[in-house]
Parts: sequence; structure tokens; C-alpha cells
Amino acid sequence: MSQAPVIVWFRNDLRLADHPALRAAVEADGPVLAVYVLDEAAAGTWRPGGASRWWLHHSLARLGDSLAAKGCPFVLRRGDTLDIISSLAADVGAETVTGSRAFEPWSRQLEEALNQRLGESGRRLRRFSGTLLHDPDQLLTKSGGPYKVFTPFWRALAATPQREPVKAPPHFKTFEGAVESENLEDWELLPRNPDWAGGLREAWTPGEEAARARLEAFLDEAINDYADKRNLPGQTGTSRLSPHLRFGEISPAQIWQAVQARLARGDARGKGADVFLSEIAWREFSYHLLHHFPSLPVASFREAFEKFPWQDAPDELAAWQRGRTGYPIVDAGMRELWHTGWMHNRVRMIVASFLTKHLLLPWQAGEAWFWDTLVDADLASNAASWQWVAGSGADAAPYFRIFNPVIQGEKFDPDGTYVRKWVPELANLPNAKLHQPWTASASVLKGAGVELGVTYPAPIVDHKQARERALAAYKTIKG
DNA sequence: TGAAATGTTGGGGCG
DNA sequence: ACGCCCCAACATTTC
Repeated sequence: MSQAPVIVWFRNDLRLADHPALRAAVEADGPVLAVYVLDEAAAGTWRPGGASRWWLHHSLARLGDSLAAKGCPFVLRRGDTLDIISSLAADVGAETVTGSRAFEPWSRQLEEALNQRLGESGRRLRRFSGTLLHDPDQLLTKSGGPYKVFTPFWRALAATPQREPVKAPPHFKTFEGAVESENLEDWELLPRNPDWAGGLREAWTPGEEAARARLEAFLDEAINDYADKRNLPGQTGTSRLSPHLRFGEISPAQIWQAVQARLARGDARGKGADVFLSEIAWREFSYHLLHHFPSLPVASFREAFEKFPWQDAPDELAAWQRGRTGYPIVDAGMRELWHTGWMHNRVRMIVASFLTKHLLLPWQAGEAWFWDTLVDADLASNAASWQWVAGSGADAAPYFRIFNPVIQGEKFDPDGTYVRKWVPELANLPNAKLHQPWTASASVLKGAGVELGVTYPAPIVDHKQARERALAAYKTIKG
């Protein structure tokens, strides 16, 4: 009698290395059957946005290739997860389904419901870690509650031993039976009419192999300068691992261990590695917050902000989305996002401050736009970070920290590399006026071929007035 | 992982 | 030589 296969249910863990759920399935010694279910209804309004769908397509294709190379079929199905997995398990005679724990509220509900459904026929779902460094129920404060402040969380995290990454299984037993699989192309995850993904193709290579290469390149070339250069959007000082992490093409445990290995060898030193790991910890912190406060993506963590007098200004929202606010550093960021599906972190903070403070638009409006346009759109990081900037979040920046887009631009893009790249109509302005074209004289503007309000927008709000309006709005909910 | 307003200090121009 | 003012530079506070 042939052994029963184990089904590995893939979600945001599209890799073979450091995949405890896959490892467990392989070690059961029977054949492995890998499955991905595109369940459009399960996530409700949080179904993946356009940029994420593009990435998902390619990431699934790459994972399918890797599995095929090991002789393992990759079954693609679209529809209701419970029906698909439970009937598949019955069809192939699988007793066990394994998967990585996920933390979106709907994902957790799905895990519970699937486990129950499988249980009705004597089967079970086994859940493994893999997406995070630590289980959110395990890393708690001394009083047993979740951390709500980053610094003590970071200290506790750094002091807790990390899980050792597990290697990719060297070979698989192939499931020999015939299992129907859908065609990835038919899922229409890629944009057509128009195909707007040209910028994404130029900027990114999805997949586990590319993720590993990206990490190695970052560790070889940039990590020691990370503390200084990570804030300069005109340079490649960041790791750009975020979309790979988002889809689980690489795990935080792999990153953590790779950095520690470099530190031990002496290849990495100084503040860079420490600051980089703390960014991985911010991701972790966001996930733990989401786990303990599932309303984080929709409601302000600090309750007072539920009464904040947000504006309803569709024209200003549209100007922000399209990179036409008249503030060059803001517009450069929004255009980088639109073109590449990604934005430098420093600029994310600037554009988010501008939306929530200069325009007084609700952070949820920015969150929704990022969800649709970012290739790294991640429920936990996106929600926590928007709330952080807005001032409504856990351990958030104080509301009165209002970025001055001119100062931020001059400080972090001093030679204008970034703005000139993404706002080319300003490229011929001198550095001194590049971040504040409205203060340039008529002759300087003319010499640079800039006509404000025609070739480039005049500022849609006055900084000083907007700042005062924001502080006044904050006063209405303070205390 | 702010910015602006306000306060303080000290060098230099000037009567 | 001296006091006065200006203001850049820096520090503190406030939002």
C-alpha cells in the first residue's frame, strides 16, 4: 500500500528553504503535494492590490519551477479554500495538511475553519512558524501582555534566541497520482489593457533565488553603511528586501542568521548591521501588534484619533496619488511608487506625513493607496506604519512632528538625484531651488524651462498654513 | 525616525 | 576703550 501524501498549503511563504511546514511534510517520509489556493473572497476588501498580484504571479511561477525541479507537483486552485483543500485531501488520501501560520485576521480565521473542516473527516491541519522570528503569543512583557512600545520589544527580541533556519529539503518524494491544477496565466494576476507593469519588470525579480541574491548583495555592499545611507533615497543604501519578505521568498530568520554570521566573521561591523536588524524588528513588532489588535488596519490604535477631524478632499487625494502636490520630494516619491511598486522608506514617511498632516486626509486613505500600489504591501507593516506616522498608533511619532517637505528634501536629497529622476520637469533647476521651485525667481524658472502651474504644479497647500491647521485639528482631540 | 519659536551667547561693526 | 546693536550659532522649549 502506498503511503498517504502530506499536503503543504502555501500562502505567504513562497520558498523552499527555511520552511518548517514543508520540512515536516518531507520528513513524514510520504509523498508531498504542494498547493496554492487563490481565494479571492477570503480577504474581503484586503484582496491583493494590482502591484501585489503582479508579484504573486511571478513568485508562484518561480516556486512552481523550484518544486518541479525536485519532482514535486505544484497544484494551483482558485476558489474557496475550505472546499478545495478538504476535498483535495479526501481525493488523494492525505491525513495531514501542513502550513505556515499567518497573521492577517482572515488568515487566522481560515486556519481555524480549515482545521475544523479537516477534523470532520479525521484529518488535521498542522501549523508551523516561519513567517516571523517569534510567535506573538510567546514574546510578551513581564506582565504577560503584548509590547506596545518598540524599544523594550526590540531589547526583548534581541535578547531572545532565534530559531535556527532549516535547510531546503534536498529531495522530495513525488506524489504520483493525477491531480488537477489550474493554469497560472488564467488567473489574470498580470495587468493587461493596459499593461502597466513595465516599471515593475525593470525594477524587480521576484522569487526565492532573487531574494537570496538580493540579501547577499546587500550584505556584501551596503550593510556597513546602512546607518548613514538608508535615509538617502537617491542612493541604493537600503536592502530592498521588503517584497521578498512580504511573499515569504525569504524569511526573517534567514536574514537574521545571515547578518549574525557576517558579524561573527567580522565582515559586518559598526552600527549598520544593528540598525538593519532593528528594521527587521519593526516588521516583527507590526505583526505582533496586528496579532494582538486585529483592528489595527481599520481603526486608530489610540482611541482619541477616532474623533480626529479628517477632511474629505478627493481632489487633494488625487493630487497626492498622482504626484502632483507641487512639493517635489512628495511628488517624486509618489511617482516612484506608481512606476516601480516601491518607495524609499524615508520618502514613505514624508508622503505619509504630507497626506495626514498637510492635507488632513485619514491615514486609511493612504493605507488603501499603498495597498493597491506597493509590491511589498503587507497588512501588518502597512497598517502599523501609517498609524505610526499619523500619530494614532502604538509608540507613534507625536502628531506635532510635522515634516517640512522642503527641509526633508534638502536634507536627504541634497544633490537632487532622487527628485531629478522622478520629477524630470524640474531637472534643470539649481539645487538651491529644486525642493522649493515656487521661491525661484522668474528668470531662474524660465532658464530651467519651468512654468509653475503649467509644466509643474504650484503647491496645493501652503506649508505654514497647513502646519497651523494640522496643529489646530490636533488640539480638538487632545486631552 | 522634527520643526518652529524662543532664549542665550559671543564676535564684530560702529559710534 | 567702551557700550550698544546686530546677528549667526547654538541651546532650549513648545507644538
